[in-house]
Amino acid sequence: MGASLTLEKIAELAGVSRSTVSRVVNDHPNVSEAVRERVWKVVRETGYQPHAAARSLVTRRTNIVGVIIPETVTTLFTDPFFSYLLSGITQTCNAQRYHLMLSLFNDPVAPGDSYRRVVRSGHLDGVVVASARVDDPLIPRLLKDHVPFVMVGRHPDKRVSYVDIDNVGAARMAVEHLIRSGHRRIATITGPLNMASGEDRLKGYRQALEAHHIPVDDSLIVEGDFSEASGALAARRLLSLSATAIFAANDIMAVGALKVLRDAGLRVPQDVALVGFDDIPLAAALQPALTTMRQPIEQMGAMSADLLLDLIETPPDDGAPAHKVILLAELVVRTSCGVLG
Amino acid sequence: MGASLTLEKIAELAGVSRSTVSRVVNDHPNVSEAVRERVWKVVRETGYQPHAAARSLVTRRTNIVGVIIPETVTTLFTDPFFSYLLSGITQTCNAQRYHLMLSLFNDPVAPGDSYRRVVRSGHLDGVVVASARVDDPLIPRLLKDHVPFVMVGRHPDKRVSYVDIDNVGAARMAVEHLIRSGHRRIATITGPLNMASGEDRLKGYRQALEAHHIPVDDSLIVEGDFSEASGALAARRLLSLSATAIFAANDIMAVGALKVLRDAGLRVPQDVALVGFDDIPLAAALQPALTTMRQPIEQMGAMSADLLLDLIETPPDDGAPAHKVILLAELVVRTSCGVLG
DNA sequence: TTGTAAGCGTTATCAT
DNA sequence: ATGATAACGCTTACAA
Repeated sequence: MGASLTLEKIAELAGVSRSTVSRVVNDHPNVSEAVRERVWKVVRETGYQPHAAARSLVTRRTNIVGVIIPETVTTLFTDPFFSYLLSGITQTCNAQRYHLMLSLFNDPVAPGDSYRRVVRSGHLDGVVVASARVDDPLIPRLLKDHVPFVMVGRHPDKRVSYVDIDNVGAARMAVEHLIRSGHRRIATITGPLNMASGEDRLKGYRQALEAHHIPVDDSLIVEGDFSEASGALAARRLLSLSATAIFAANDIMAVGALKVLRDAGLRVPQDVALVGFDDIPLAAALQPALTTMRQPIEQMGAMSADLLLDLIETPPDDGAPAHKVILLAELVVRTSCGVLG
Repeated sequence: MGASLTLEKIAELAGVSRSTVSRVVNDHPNVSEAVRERVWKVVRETGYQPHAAARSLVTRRTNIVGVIIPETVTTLFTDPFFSYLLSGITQTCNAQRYHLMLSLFNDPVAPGDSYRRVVRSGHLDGVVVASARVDDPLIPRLLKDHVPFVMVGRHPDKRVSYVDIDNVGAARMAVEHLIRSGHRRIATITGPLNMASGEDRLKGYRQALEAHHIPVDDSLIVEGDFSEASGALAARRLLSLSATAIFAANDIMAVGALKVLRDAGLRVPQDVALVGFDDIPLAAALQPALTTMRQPIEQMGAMSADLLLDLIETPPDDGAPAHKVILLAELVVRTSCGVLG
């Protein structure tokens, strides 16, 4: 498969040694102009391409970065969040000639198996980790093995670099919007509370209520897992509690909730106002259109890859502080919150 | 980065030779039970993992398959089609312990550059090609280099294996549904006509009309490129032609068309009926809910990966026929076609 | 059953 | 500026 051209062959054709060809191909300075051109010519004419494995065996670099997602396939691809994230990552990688390996870490039977096969085998120069729980064993492993990595979403460990949005502030903004519209009995469907984003958005919810001297009623806080089904389930639980508004920690759960509310004969926003988080394309198409917090997801992806490639190409000193980048989310007011229309 | 354990080290610790360790790790039969266990113990305790590059330098296999998409990032990730496709491919790859490299081939400046870097460098054991034009130079290149590959969507060359749906039949089904509802003046917004899916769906449209003795009016056929913008543009062109129904070759374009129709004061389905293709999640959430042809996209992804891994692991004889798999699409009737409600 | 040794195609060190 | 030559870590005949 493919032309089995080797350095050796090119060297022979160009009448030079392997080393010279290697130097030319790698743009090393110490090659005479004449030889350089002669070699390039042969390379072009033959379509020679260095063998990646041979190369990385000696350089210890692969020019591949991994995108690792510790989730099941289904949840992953259902949520456009990941598409946008991937899009951003891909753009950076393409621009800097890195390849991208997509890995779902989900080994129920032999935990750590994927890690060994994908990371420890030397396949990757670094890793972007998305959507990990704070206690995911992946993080300490990467740290221990000194693998360059960047998380999408914050992590408490001082040593990890990440890109995140101000989830606390964003959630607070969403809930305060509801409060300003006159709501007092506001429920929330949270994300998984062992994920930083889940925790932070709940914190923002609490802060908003407290800032407005509204007592926090724990029965109005229902944990979801970012899936539509969990949003529906949570909404069903909230049905009897006469909340006048619901803040869902992502749009997908808001969709689940919306269906349940509608089926229960409640009108949104007249009977119950609803606010989501993410601003996926579906949000705008929904009836009623979903008010939500827009995250710059694609930018987060691109930026995390930027940080990663930087980490890879200029390894920081041991004590150097990790990078923490916080981007902003914005409130997109549509009809589901009841402020317009 | 990572533990720099080598075969050598393990051999030393286990008191055997490198070859023996290699045999154990690769499950070769000719190893005594005692030695096998002793070696495995050391491997487990040390967390040894063979170096991928070293391994594939000699085996000429990487256990990585590429997903190649000759499109720009934006169009790619906007359309959930690719998410589902990726999902299917990922499932198969995960199950068979293959890794997945995601590559967008989009080199406006130096065509063929990505191909050389990604494919010719020996990075991949095989490739799934999605969303390629029939005349994409990628295909002959893969053929010439004897790279195992499977396309998602048919290709005229006898030698290429593919997974596709019966686009002609599906489009015909969609249009006949409109005809049965009494429509005679039916327009279509096609996909790119240099893609098999675009061509085939147009063919199905024509067949449906002809089967019902409705003359084909070429002014009612507008080419799009599967993007929302192109759908909108096409709809705008159709506005003055008094079509009573539009068949869009994918849902995204249908969404674009819907917005234009609505802005023009036309009601869907009362004034213009609309049918899409794909059944992306948005289709059901739309107002009115979009009637559409549902493709088993995830299954297509899984199946194309299945075929590919098969091709890789048991290379067919030279004259052996390529695999052609055709799956079925189904009509999902919602409100936009005007049959219900 | 186990070990020895020859590569796989590069890069990198050291001479020249 | 160029060329030998020794790794890099593994698999795989071939020997024992």
